[in-house]
Amino acid sequence: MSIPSETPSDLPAPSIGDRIVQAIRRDIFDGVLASGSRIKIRDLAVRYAVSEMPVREALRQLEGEGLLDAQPHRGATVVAIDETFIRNVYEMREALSGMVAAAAATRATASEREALRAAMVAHERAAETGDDDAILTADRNFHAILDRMAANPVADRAMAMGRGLTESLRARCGFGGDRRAQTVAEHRALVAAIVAGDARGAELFARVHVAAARADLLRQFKATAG
Amino acid sequence: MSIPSETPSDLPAPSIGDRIVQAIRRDIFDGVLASGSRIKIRDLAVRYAVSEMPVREALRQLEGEGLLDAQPHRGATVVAIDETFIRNVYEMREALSGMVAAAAATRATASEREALRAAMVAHERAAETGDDDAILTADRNFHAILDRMAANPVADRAMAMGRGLTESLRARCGFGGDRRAQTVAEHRALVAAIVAGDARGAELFARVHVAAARADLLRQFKATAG
DNA sequence: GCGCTTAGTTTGTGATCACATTTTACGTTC
DNA sequence: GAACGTAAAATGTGATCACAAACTAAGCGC
Repeated sequence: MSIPSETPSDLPAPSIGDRIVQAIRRDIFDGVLASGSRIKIRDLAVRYAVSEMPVREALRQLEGEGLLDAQPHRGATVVAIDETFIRNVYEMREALSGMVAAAAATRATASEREALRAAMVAHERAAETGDDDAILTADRNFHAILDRMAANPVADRAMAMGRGLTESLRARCGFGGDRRAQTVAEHRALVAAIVAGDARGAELFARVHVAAARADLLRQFKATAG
Repeated sequence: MSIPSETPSDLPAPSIGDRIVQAIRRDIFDGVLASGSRIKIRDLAVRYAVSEMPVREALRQLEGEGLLDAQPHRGATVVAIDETFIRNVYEMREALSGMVAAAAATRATASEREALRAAMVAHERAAETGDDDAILTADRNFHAILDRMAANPVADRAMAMGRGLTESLRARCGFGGDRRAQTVAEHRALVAAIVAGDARGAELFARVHVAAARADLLRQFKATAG
């Protein structure tokens, strides 16, 4: 009769389809499923050792997310993850991050401000160590809090795919030069503006932050992948 | 052997699933499927006179688009289309429209500029007649050209759902006061900035345009629906 | 030798069946 | 009478089968 001390929202056993969605998404990001390549349902079914049904549903969902291009009776292809695609994703993220930052500066409660600052500090600690995995995790947490402050799940959903993509690219291509230290400085400016309730400044700093990240990642991408 | 004089991209017979996606989406926008209501696969299957299979795929895709909230083994519910949801959609559209306008001002070719101006004039003609359906069609065409100029399909996809929603709401709630004339004036300012290659001005005018549309639509929505 | 046609294969799509989970309703017990 | 537990119905999920459309390649005619 003991009430399980889990997260408040009890999760009702994820279905196989959901698991396949995550698996395919990860394989696309990691390049296991080459960008631009054709996706065959039966192949994926045997690869993930499941029936064709969960794969079909997963493909539909990923098509909705924009990771697959599907045409009736002709199957699906992985979207081309090239320089222009990355640029487009970042262009969108820049606009949305600016909006999120401005909203956060306007709507933030005191406890949220404190949580954001704590996440910023945690990120700085990770940056000092130079452990890229830890940096990525801390950065994800920082921006998750920021997104929550903006209280716009519609925009969150639009940004979700881009976040996953860029995070995976970072893990593969790494950071360039003094990008880690720059990120820390940009976060500080952003948090200062949000804490001060300066929506315009927060938007500006957020956009600068994303633009700088884009420039660095594109440089790393071209240097690594070609 | 006559080559069919169709659109250049030959469309390979849309599947039933695709048709169901459009049908459900329309029914959600039109309120036939009440916002927040539970979706049952079997019900929809009989409603649209198809098997359960296409419905399942359609639900997955609509979940990816953000129109449905799904939980494993508990089915899907229509997202709550209330004031805050509309506000969130418009908040995102404002940011993305600004980005699109800036990109269009930067990248536009001469012929694209001319096409945009022509679409603007067509919209003005429609606005003079006061025929809301014609206005919506002309407005859709105007923004379609604008989106194409920005050449960012990733952002396009993110905006697609919002466009469909607001268009449907417009058809239901109508325009308020002198909103039709205001729209014409805002379009003129936006086009002037784009033609002049003024990215910053284009972004500003686009955001003002969306913000004004949001304010008017929310007023109409509250007056009409509740 | 080149192009079109046509048969064969592959592959996406739709339908039906079987099962697991959830939800609802009823009955029991304190 | 309320709360818990259990049985039954409803419903989402997974698997297999059957069909149709698209791609491939071989065969035929020019």
